[in-house]
Amino acid sequence: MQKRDTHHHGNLKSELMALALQAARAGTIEDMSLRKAARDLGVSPGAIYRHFADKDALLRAVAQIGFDELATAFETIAPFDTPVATAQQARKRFLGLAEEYVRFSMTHYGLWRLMFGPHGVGTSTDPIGRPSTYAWLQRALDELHHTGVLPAPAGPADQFFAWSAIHGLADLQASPVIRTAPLTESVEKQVTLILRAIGASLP
Amino acid sequence: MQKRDTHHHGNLKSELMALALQAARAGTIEDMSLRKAARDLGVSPGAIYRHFADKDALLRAVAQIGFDELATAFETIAPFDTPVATAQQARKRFLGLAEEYVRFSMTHYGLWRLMFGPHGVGTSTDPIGRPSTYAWLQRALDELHHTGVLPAPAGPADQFFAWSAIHGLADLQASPVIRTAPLTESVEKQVTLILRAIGASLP
DNA sequence: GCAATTTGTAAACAGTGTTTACTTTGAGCC
DNA sequence: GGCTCAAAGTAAACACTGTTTACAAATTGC
Repeated sequence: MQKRDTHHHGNLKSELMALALQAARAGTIEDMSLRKAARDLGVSPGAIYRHFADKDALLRAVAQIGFDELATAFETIAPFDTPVATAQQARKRFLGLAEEYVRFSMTHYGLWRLMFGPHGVGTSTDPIGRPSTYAWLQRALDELHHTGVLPAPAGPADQFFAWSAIHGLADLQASPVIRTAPLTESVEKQVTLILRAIGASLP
Repeated sequence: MQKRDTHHHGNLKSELMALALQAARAGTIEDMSLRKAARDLGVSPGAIYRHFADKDALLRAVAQIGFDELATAFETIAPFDTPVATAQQARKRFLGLAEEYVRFSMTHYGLWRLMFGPHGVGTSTDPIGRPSTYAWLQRALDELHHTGVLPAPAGPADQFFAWSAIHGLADLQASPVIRTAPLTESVEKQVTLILRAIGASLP
């Protein structure tokens, strides 16, 4: 993989993060060692410390990328700037976001744990600490209201309820505690129940 | 702390688990080292391997204890064998269980992560992998039905929905992503919405 | 083209999980 | 009580790890 025969590597930082991200996706991030990463990239162990203060800093950066990736996935499912018109479309979007959230936790389990673990965005870039993915949920709920599925706009409590219900599903499905995964089927039921909880008129 | 001046320690296994459990409660379990634990207990590093195959085995055992502790807490809140008669009592029990679940995740964060992480009860003692704490939730929902709060008995989908909604709340509250914790207040709202979702007649 | 800064190296330090060979201890049995 | 024997400890080594330090090479800006 290494192509540099000169002293300098050039773009160590990005390649290091790519490697860590790959490990995080595979779920082996906790076992990843800086020395092995340096070895794989054909670089000495100390070189890493020119780009990250310590291992935790690397993990924090990777967790941040995880949120970015999730946001990107959301964007392709439900483009933020192109609103939706019909009730059915709004429902489909909301379901799609929930499905993607669960799929993300199951397919990128290690990264998922990193994102919501101690290396999450505690005091990172975002001062509030609230990842921007939350904005998509708010938007989807707004659309459900504007298309008449929800008789009243979803307040903060409703938003948080919806988020944590989907989050709990995602976390339990990905966890080894629950391995019998009905996948999309259970997501659909879950979403139906969420909408009923916050007062939706069901089809 | 060590009181044995003889060669044998006697009850190393239990003291080791107690130490690990203490670290897990404090959230420093991932940083815990076997060597330091051995040092604290006045024992050589190798001695641990007479009681646990490796570090992961220790962590698995600690995670199992976590579930036991949660079950114990549930038992004091809602004794399994003494059913409840009135709708108000049933509602109070359900709310109490939910609150305890969230409190557990927030006060024993490290242990919580261990329990639902890779060291959870995947292929551990319980063949199904379903911790017995799930039984309390089922029981509480049954009581809600028998006392008339729920018009119909809660099916598996409803049970799982209730669990994951509470689980998501617990996980998000404990996570560094969300640090603004309204605590019991939000639990009450959450429970109300859960009950509404599965068809409860609200007071 | 030269100075200064960035980015790498090499070697060391302290600490880790784990294995191996060996010793001590306690329990069970005639 | 002595004898055996398995259980439960030790000591030393192995192969790692994250991190720091002093130094060297490459890149950049003037």
